[in-house]
Amino acid sequence: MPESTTEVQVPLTLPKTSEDPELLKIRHSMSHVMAMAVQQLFPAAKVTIGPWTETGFYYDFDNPVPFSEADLKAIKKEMGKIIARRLPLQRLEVTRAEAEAKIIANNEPYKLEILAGLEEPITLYTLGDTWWDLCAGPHVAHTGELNAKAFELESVAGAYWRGDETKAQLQRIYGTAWRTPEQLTEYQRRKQEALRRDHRRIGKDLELFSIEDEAGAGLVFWHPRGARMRLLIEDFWRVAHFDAGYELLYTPHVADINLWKTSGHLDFYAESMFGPMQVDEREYQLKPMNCPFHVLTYASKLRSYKELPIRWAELGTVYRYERPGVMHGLMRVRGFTQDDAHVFCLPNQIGDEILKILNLTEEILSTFDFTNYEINLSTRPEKSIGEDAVWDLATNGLIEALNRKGWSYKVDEGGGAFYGPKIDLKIEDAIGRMWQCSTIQLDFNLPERFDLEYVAADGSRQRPIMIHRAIFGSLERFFGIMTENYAGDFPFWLAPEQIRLLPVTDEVIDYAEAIQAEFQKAGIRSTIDRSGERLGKLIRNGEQQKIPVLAVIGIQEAEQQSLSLRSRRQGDLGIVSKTNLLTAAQEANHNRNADLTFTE
RNA sequence: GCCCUUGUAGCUCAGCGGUAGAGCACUCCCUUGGUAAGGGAGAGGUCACGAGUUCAAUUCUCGUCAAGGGCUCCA
Repeated sequence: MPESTTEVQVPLTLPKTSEDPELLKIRHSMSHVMAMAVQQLFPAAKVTIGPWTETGFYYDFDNPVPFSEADLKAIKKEMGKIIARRLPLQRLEVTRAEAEAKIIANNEPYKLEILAGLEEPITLYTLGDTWWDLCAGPHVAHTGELNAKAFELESVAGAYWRGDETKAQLQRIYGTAWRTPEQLTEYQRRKQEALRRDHRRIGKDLELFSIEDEAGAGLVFWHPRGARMRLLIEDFWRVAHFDAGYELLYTPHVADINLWKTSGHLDFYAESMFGPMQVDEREYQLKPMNCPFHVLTYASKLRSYKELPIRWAELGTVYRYERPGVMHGLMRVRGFTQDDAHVFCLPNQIGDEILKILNLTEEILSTFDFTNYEINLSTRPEKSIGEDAVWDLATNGLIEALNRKGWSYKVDEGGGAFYGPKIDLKIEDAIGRMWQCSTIQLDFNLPERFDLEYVAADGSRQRPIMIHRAIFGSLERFFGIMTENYAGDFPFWLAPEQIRLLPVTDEVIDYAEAIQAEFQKAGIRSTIDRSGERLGKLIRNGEQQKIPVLAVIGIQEAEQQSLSLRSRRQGDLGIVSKTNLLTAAQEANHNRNADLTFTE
């Protein structure tokens, strides 16, 4: 059997903790078992909290010496012993004073802090005769209900007490737990699957991009294949924007630091910015955002209400200082290109403009097979600027557009930016993960700071409404998400190398070259495998590199001006004439199809 | 930035106090082979970087940088 590089279907559905009360008990109890095991092995460890997660559980400890991965083995073994003893878990309702006395007797400072925040009735759960934990439950009746073959300790990590980085650093141990060993195996298989899809892995294997140590962390090098894909994405994006009534801008990468003072970024965004640079007598700042440039472009002349709405988009490359340790492949980098756009419009145009943006967003995302969205509407926070009337108008504009689009959404009350309400959109990928990409934000701040105006019908000067929006978010991040979504099996139109020609013998090289030249003229990306290996090897290499179509060429094909096609997605397509393949490939490119279709 | 782990050939990884190894990839030779690995030979490494311990460091210790898993923060 050849090793499989194609999609594996998921046979077993795994329950989520939040949807399975019994599993919730198992995981919750498992965290107590782990805490007991840890305190048996490390008597100095102080307990804090230990909740369930969607795939398992964790527990945070304060231990004088950080746990190492090696400790996990011993802890797991100890847990196994506790499970084997079938220890009962019992709920006890106690008074605050009783709980406090017990906690003090055990010298558990964090528990004391937790207790202070608890409301009556106060409950604790005992595990066996000696160990207990403040807990609301629920739990299994005894540890015999836990399957010692269906759990695993996964990793240790640092975590902050109460999630606050100014507070104590705790040691978190993550575990996973299931009802059956089969479920555990399936969970581990899925983790493997996510690993197989990892864009960093695929990016290296398929030579799409790299991040070079010598250049610095978080700076992306797009290699020819990745750059070709990015170009195809950008080309599509540009045409879609022109069609949607946008104009495109190019703006500088640096600007006088005073611009960033005016925009306010120097005040509230400085810690995310690269440091300034001295040039002649002026200080310059690398741009972390494109907005001020678009605003300056708007302000470069007096605008009439007749010009509005103005829709300007730019693939704008920005640089942001990200703290060491937060960079992650293409998902989180220091230099990236936003598909940024700003719409300047009249107050009564908000609803229409937002709806147009939602339509364009759907058009663009669905082209990459992202069709499930989760939408959040964030409204006015406590600390904010602007008048109530403007906030109401803007928020209602967003709601009106969402309703007209027919998209359901959740409201994040008070979750908006200080300068305006916003819509965030998350996309779901092939293995069910959600990713935030698109955002649409109203901005009452920048127009004010830059004193933007237009001349209204009555001759008065008015402030335009400004809308920020990005659909991909950043090209880098989107590229990473898309790569994981396709697991590197890109649709035909997007594949950097679409057709690989595999000559069976040297005699047919001339024919292959003629085809390649013809394809190149027709905008079809093909290469010839000249390695001289046997066909089996050529097929193997082509499959491993996830080339959509492999075209075998032998004497027979050369004589009849045809190719023998093997498609990654569609399987064996048999012998197809050169002309038919060319037509089908051009058609797929034009319509951005994943597959080839042959008319005859 | 913080906690844990890691850094050996282009890739995936062994190794270890006495100055390096495998498979794949690469180059050359033989093979002209029809749908997932034909055979042979060769080349390739300041063992991330800097200090320390030692007669001797890729190996032990410390620091720096980077990566991975998390926390915090975020496109």
